[in-house]
Formats: sequence, structure tokens, C-alpha cells
Amino acid sequence: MVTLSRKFSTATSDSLTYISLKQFSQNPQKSTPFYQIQQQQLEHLKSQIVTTLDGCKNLTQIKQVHARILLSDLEQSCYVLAKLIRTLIKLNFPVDPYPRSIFNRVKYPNPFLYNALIRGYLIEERLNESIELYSLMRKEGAGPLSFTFAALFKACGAKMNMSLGRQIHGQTILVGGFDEDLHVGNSMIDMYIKCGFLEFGRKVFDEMPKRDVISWTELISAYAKTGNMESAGELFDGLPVKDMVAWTVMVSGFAQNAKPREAIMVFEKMQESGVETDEITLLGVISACAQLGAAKYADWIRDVAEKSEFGGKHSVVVGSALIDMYSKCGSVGDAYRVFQGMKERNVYSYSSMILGFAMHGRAHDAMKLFDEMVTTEIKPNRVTFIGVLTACSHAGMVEQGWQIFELMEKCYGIKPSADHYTCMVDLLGRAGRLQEAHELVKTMPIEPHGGMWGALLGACRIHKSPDIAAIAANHLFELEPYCIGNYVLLANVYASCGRWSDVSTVRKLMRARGLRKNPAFSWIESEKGMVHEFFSGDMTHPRSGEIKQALEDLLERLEAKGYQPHLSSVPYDVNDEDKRRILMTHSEKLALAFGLISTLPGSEIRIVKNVRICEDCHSVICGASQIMGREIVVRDIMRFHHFHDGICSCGNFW
DNA sequence: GTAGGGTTAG
Repeated sequence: MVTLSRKFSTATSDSLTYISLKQFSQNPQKSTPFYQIQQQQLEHLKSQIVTTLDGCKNLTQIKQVHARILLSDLEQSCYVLAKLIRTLIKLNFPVDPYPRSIFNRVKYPNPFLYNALIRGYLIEERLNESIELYSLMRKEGAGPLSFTFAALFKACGAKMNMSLGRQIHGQTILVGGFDEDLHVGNSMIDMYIKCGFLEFGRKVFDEMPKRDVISWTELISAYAKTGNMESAGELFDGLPVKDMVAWTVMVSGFAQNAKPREAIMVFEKMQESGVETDEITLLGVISACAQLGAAKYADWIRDVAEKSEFGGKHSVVVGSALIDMYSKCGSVGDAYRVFQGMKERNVYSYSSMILGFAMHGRAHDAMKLFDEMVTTEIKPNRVTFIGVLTACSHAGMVEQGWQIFELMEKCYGIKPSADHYTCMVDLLGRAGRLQEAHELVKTMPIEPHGGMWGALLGACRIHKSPDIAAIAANHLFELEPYCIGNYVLLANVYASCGRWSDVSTVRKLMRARGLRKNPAFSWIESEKGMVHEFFSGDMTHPRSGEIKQALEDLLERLEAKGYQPHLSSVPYDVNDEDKRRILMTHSEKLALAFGLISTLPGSEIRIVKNVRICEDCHSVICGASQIMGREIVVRDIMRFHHFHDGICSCGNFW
């Protein structure tokens, strides 16, 4: 059995050659010259037919070629018939009846012919027919060729048919002749990964006699997708020759697992190693920059993109990613410049730009862009509407929001999803219409998810509404019991209303569930590009003395203009003096004071904070932008705040 | 015939 398969699997001649050779062996002397001449002519005809088939665009043309084949000595040639079948399948003709009938007429189908048909069935997802043909091929002793196996594994992976995949795995071992063929092993690894059995794939990998960069990359990518960057990194370090794809998997792996610093580091190493980058590599590192929100990296990566031969400034994919990156780095102006500079735009470009405007409180610009978009060929999708609704929400445009919400299904056939309802809850909630928001959650036709209750809870924080907050929070405690943010938010709402016993109940619940508050911190880039981090109450910075002094000076000037500390922002039951002291040490204030002393007068200050900005800090920064004449941009966990001349782009809604 | 990808609201 094994010998037979091996013999046929390596055969490249087709049936015609086989028949001619048979004639030759029966009468060598007579047939030699004839055989040689005929063989030459046939080879010529074959290549002619193959070329013609490559140019075929419709059935009539193909049938003409077929007629020509049937009239020639190539009538039984598996080589040209396989090509014929492949052409039909490429042009989306179903395997039954035409290609199948071509196959059925061949007396001695070879593995190529089987393979062409099997692949056709696989494209139609007719797994059973493929397997039947495969079994027939095995029974006839023809093949199988390694790429038939590869195609079978691919189909099993796509259908997540693990048990069939294992059976075929067994077949490859039985045949035993494929140890040398990497494609079979690689497809097998891929199949196990797609079926969700990474460890089976790893086992195949470990047992393969030979591996190539694709075998490694498949596994590295699978580890990255499951969030196991440690295993991905270990494998990657062991990979002897790293190509562009392998590097890219690491870059985007880190980016997708919220490790932007690592992603950028890997990208830098990649460049050092001299490997080229393409569009896809750029996307990974652009996404990392977006997460980091650091302006320094943003300009650097734009330069890299512009210099790269693939990711030139106007590529629609890279351009859209750059728009998102600049928006998240706080430079919505740069984002718009990229948008304007793009030769081609698609739904991603528009959606990203609309979301960018929304994020920065520029609702008017977002709406204008949406209006512009609907005059183009580009159809808005569900994400576009998230952007438009978010814009309405951050600008308090309740009526317009409702209109858009209705338009979405009526004019664009997009059924509002839970996420769209969340935007509406957010819109109503921010506008202070908490009862309506709560009603909407209760009456909408979709099961509310965490995000929706979260939006409601967030609105309760703004409007200090402890009763609805408790309802929303209780749902959240069930839906996402380990998300500390919700507990903190509820405690803050209670604290702002002075309900201290409720505050302590929430704190107890947190402790009981083993949850600890994440320390809040802020960071700021100095002019030299250094990143300075501040935790609340942090006095470890070398310039702490100056920072403290600058902050005191600032507050003094603000108080002279009527600023009063927002004592209700402190969620602890302590006296007012302590509250004042605690507010003084908030991380964003330390970052602000450092920004004031470490940057040139008149220049922009950018601060990033890992949680929501508090009300007191918000009003201090508002004031600072006015009396110090500074543009101040703060990115918190939710959005951007642009402070200019005493006013914030968020309209005091966040 | 095998490996890598952009926008999502609290």
C-alpha cells in the first residue's frame, strides 16, 4: 500500500504519456521516431491550449477549447483536462455537472485531475463529495498529492471539522510519504489551530522532521491570538530566520494584546534587522501608537509610512489607520490633514474621521463629514453610525441623535445593535434624561449588555443620581463581576451625595470579591520626548519641590478668580481640609504642574490619564488654560479634553 | 496548496 502511493504520488506524467510509453515498449524499433515527433507536437499543442484557457472569460470560449481538445490526441490528457476543470472552477462554475462530466470520461485519471475536482468540491463546501473522490483516488492507487491533503486540511479548518481532520491526519501517516513535504504538515497545524486545538498543532510542529518559517509563524500567530505573548515570544526568539511576516505577527500580536510599548520595540528591532516592512506591518505599529497616544511616536510612524514604498501617504488602508492614530494621539487636526490628503477613501476612512471628531467634541465637524459622506458612493456602516451617534451624545444633540437613529434602519437598512442602543442611552443620560434612558434600556428589543448599563451608570455619575446608579450597578456586578471600574463609579456616586454608609457597603463588596482599585496615574511627554509618569500623591519625581510650588501658585491665582475645590470629588468620608489635601495630589494636577514648569510658555501641554479625569481637576485645568494662556489636551480613559481659554471641548460632559 | 491586517460605544 505504502509503496504504491509513493510511486504515484510523485508521478508527473499524465495518462497520455503513459499510453504512448506502452505503445513504445510493445514495439520500440518502429515507434521511436514517430513517438518523438508526436510528443513534440503534443507538447506544443498542450502549451497552446493552456495559454488559451488562461485567457478564457466565459463558457462559450471554454467550450470551444474543449471541442478542440476532444478532436485532438489530447482527448485523454489529464494535464490539459485538469487545467480545463481548474479554469471552469476559477470562473465559478459548479463542479456538477460540467467539470464532473469531463472527469468521468477520463479512463485513467491522475492525481492532478482528482485534485482539480476535489478542490472544486471544497470551494463549494461539499466536504462529503471531496472525501468520496479522495477515497476513490486512494483506492485506484493514484496519489494522493500533497496539495490534496493540504486542501483537505484547509477545508476541515474552515469548517472546524476536527474529527475529519484527525482522520485525514491518520491517512497522511499511513501513506507515510509526506514527511518531506512541509505544506502538508503546515496545513495540518493550521487545521488544528482553526479548530481551536492549538496544542495539537504544537504537537505536530514539535514532531515534524523539518520546519520552515511558515510552520513557526503559524504557531506564533496562534499563540498571539490567544493572548499568550510569552509563548509567542519564546518561539519567535528560537526562529532561526525571521521574515517580514514573522516580525509582523509579533508587532501586531503585541498591539492586539494591549502592549503597545512592546509592539513598538519589536518594530524598531525589525527595522534594525534590515527586514523590509509592508502595509500590514505598518498597521500593527500604527495601532500600537494609537493605543499609546504619544504624539512623538505618531509623527515618527507617519514618516516611516510615508517613506515606505507600500504605505505611501495616500494608501487607503494605512491612511485610515493614521487617521485613527492621530485622533487618539490628540491631534485631530493632523488626522484631518491625512484624511484630506488621501487619494482614495473608504468607509474606514470616513468612520475613523467621524469618530475622531466625535472623540474630540467636534460634533459639528462630525455631522458635516457624515453629510459629505452620504453624497459619495461610500455607504455608511454600523461603525459609522456609532461615530455619528457618539458625536451627538458628546454635544448634547438629543433630537438629532434620535433622527439619525431612525434614519439608520429606514434609509440604510442597518438594524440598531446593542451598541447603537448604548449610544442612545448615553445620549439621553448625558443630557440628564435619566428616566428616559432607563426606560429605553428596559423596553428595547435587545438584551442589554454591560456597556449599556455602564452608559447609564456613567450618566448617573454626571448627574449624581444614586438610585438609578444602584440599579445599573447591580446589573453590572452580575454581568462583569470583576470589573472594578463599576464599583468605583457607584461608590463615587454615593460619595458625591454624602451617602457614606452606602459607600462603605460597596467597598466591602469589592473587598469580598478580592478586587483592588487600580492606582490612578497620569503621564506627560517632556520636550525631549521623555515620558514622565505621576501617581497620585507621588513625590518621587526629581523636580517634586518645584512641581508642588507651581501647583500652589496656580491654585492661588485660580482662587483669586473664584475657584472653589470640588470637595465632592473625593470619595472618602474625611474632613474638608483632608479633602482639599487629597485633591491637591491628583496625578493629573502633578502632570499639569510639571508641564507648566518644563515646557515653553505658550506651548501646548498634553497629558494622558489611565482613568476618568475628576471634576476638580477638570475645572482646575480649565482655569489654567485661561490664566496661563495654554492649550491643554488631556486624554482620559473615555475621551479627549481640549482646554482652551477656560473652555473644554467636552462641554463639561464626560 | 501553507503564515500577518485598519474604524466600535460605558
